Amino acid sequence: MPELPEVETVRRDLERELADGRMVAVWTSGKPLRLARPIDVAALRAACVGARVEKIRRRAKYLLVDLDSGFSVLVHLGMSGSLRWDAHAAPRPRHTHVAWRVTQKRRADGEVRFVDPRRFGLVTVVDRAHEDRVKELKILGVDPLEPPLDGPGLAERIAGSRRSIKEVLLDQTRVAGLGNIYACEALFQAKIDPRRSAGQLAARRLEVLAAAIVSVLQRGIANRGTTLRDYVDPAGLAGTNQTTLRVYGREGGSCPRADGGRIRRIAVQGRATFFCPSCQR
DNA sequence: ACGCCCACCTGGAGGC
DNA sequence: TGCCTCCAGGTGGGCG
Repeated sequence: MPELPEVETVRRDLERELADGRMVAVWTSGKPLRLARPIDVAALRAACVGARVEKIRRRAKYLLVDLDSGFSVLVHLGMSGSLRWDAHAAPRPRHTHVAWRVTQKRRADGEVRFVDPRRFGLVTVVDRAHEDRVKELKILGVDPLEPPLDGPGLAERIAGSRRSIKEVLLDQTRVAGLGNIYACEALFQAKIDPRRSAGQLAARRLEVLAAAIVSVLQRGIANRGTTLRDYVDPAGLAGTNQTTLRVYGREGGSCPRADGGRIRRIAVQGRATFFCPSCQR
């Protein structure tokens, strides 16, 4: 589900809601998350209980909730995860796996809920003094928005790759934040065939692609994310970016460029890939 | 080191 | 109605 724009939407909303918040209790479901690993409840409680939320940062598709205990909670939403913010007394949604009760000076108690039906997500504690050692973070490639990716920046990350450009865009160790939807959309906008060998793309084409990546991600954020199945923001509301998608999920449809092409669906590295064979070369 | 396959999990959609 | 198969926005382990 969530790619960079969805995660950034969650970051902004949650940071606003949690301003001045203090965590007073942590509950977990006991079910394992990513790699069938159980959540370390003791570490989570030690880091969170009594701690004030300072800010929330995003690194690619990861969120870091910075606490004044010196620790951060590292969260990844996987395929089906969401972070909700609700009244403390409101019933927890099905598939809630972590809940943080939060007190604030000027409002009633609230609760942050990590909800993840498929349990591909991640919730773990990070010591900020050693954040650079966190393996999930240290393998990440360049963030395409901070600062906005350009042609040379993209070329540097692609250098030497003999894989297809679509595979490289999904490789978080190169460019970190794109997922299947935005990769397809960026390649359409840049008129590049997803099967093209990444290392053989000319500098001018990479410049166009870098601009397309920035553009589709910024539009995604402006539209508060893409909701195809179950992505929702902390208030439980869907995004609207799905109405702007030009190829993703539109197989058989005619190309929005009205060039006579029909959107095709193929598999690239086992993932559904949508493109127009007429204008994407 | 790199590239590829697949498992991890639940639920929704479509076919029969 | 029910049962079965396939598919999904991500990631990392393990293989050759």
